[in-house]
Amino acid sequence: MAGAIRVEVEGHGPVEVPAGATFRDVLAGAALPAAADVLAVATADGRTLDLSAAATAAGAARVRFVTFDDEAGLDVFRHSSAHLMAQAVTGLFPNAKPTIGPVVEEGFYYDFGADPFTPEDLERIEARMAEIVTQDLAVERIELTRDEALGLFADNPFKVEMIRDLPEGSISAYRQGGFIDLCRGPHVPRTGVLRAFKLTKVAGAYWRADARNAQLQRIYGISFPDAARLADHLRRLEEARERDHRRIGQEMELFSFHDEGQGFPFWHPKGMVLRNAVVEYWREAHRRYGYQEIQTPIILNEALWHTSGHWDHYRRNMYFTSIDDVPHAVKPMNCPGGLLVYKNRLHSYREFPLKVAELGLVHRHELSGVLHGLFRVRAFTQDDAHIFCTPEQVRAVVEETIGFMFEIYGTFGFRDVAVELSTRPLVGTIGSDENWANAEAGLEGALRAKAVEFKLNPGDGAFYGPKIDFHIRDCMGRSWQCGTIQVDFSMPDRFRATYEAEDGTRKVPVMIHRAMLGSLERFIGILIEHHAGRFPLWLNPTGVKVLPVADKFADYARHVAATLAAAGIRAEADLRNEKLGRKVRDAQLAHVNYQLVVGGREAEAGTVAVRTRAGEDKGALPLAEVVARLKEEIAGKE
RNA sequence: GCUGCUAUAGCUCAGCCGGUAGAGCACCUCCUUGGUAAGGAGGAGGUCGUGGGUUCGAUUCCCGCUAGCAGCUCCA
Repeated sequence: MAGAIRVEVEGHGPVEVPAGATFRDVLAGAALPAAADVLAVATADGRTLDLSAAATAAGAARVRFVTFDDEAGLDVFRHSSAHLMAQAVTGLFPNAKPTIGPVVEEGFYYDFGADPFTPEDLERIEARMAEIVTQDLAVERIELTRDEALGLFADNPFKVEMIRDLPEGSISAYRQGGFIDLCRGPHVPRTGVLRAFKLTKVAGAYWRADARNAQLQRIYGISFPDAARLADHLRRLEEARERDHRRIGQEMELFSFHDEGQGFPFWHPKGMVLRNAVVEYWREAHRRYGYQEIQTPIILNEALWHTSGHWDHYRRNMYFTSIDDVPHAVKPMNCPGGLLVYKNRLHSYREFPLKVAELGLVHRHELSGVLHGLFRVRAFTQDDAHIFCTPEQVRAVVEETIGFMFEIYGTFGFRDVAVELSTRPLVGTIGSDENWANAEAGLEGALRAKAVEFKLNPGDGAFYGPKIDFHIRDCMGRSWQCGTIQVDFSMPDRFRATYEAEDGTRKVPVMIHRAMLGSLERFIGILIEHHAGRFPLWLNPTGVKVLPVADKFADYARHVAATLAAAGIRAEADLRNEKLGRKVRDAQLAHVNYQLVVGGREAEAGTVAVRTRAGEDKGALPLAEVVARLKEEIAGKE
């Protein structure tokens, strides 16, 4: 075939098409089973092109056809969705000036120079978008000179500004029906494939993300090739809303926030029961691992923070006060206090590794706009620990800590843990080359010894030492950084902390900072959302409710509740003047693990009728047996 | 911090064009004494976030403040 082109199609093989053919022809020649789903083409050199592009395009000798399920295809799909929205918006609001409309992690957005949109406007825009999809307009690429582009977008100052910044010869636009948008592309071939979409929110934004520039109106949306996937996505969003720990915290009376203390959580009795259950387990585990526990003051002389370096590096996040006219600061971290405890007497290498834990309440000034329930607060309790050891002990200490970390996460039901190792930054570090090499080798060696898979972040360590971070994944697939192990060459030196070594000389110990849950408050927020308030028995503030079927069995119900409480089981009797059905319903909504129904038969036989949170009716069981089984379940932290 | 939206009973919310407020749930009392997801009746409960302005009169309109919510890397 004269002038034929040969294109290697991934997953298919070579396809020959005549000169001047487009990828659409290549696709037809390849006869792929999912040809109708193909949105664009990805070249071997990493570019994505339109199906209408010439098959001779640079780097296109090897290509892959991409669909929505392909990352490149997803981007094209969402970007075309943004154009679809812009077409609808400009159709309904002729004065709206489209600016930019990129793809983001959760869908896409488009910023318009326009008056604010109302929720009703969004509905109209969605309806117009649906019409355009039905019309199944062809999406065409148009190459433009700068002058042509300036002429075409003369009425849109934002586009004009963008065109001025673009190099001549690489300016393009896309047309679908009567709508033309300046765009690099690529795009889906026809509007008809953009079947399922939802405009999710409106927000203010600035031109070029600069608050000094014009205020724009941003509309966010999400789109899918079919309604089922959109419905699935919306259902997941709804589920996340239902799991919102702020809502559950209010409903289950765990904690509250008040105007009088922005970003400062108030713990209620039920929340304290949950929190204490976490802390009791934490203490028990730390005792097992040979930790000692200390507590250091919240307010300390400002001079300490000069010594520690926080005044230089962290001042803008700290709160200051004065006592008898002497400047003091509220602690944002626990280590300086911990070092004062360490320095209170001479230490010997024989005590090492010295593991000192502190549930330390720290205060940090966070910007008001970033506060978010328990996830981002201004006062929180770090489950901190400082481990003092010799350089030789680093690896063993880290190895033990990694094992401890996984044990703790596993107990709370987090088995998917991602680990990252961050090493020495290129510039601005303190500590000797030898120290860094030893510490990095210790951290990495420990990870390998524990056969932990990890991601290496070269140069991402702190200026004072390398670190390992731990991210737990919750049941919604969200990742949370909680744990950290950081080697610190700075602090012991600044505080002139020493120990007496085997050879009788005074040496500076290695200090390892370590947190597992991170912030107790935030971790409890994560727990709430992970479990959607349906806590395991050992954590649930109200694990058991005793439900008498009528008032006359209140005494027996009280007896049952008291028996459970005496055995360390958190139980309440529902003695309200309500019917059983109502009590069952309320107990269910309160996420109680077990409902124990008691009436004449049970009172007579000394039994309780057990109903589980899953709605299972276990029938009447002897009270003593139930107590034993629940105690076992609590002990096992199931 | 910035932008937008919001602020009415303990909670969730309604309240038109300006004439000092309403529902459901929760709470209290009474009736009902019931066997596995809401029994009935009655009652109490609000300085309409806060400070100003406009007005004869402001929960309502305007401005400031405070707080809450969302967004604030994403470059045609």
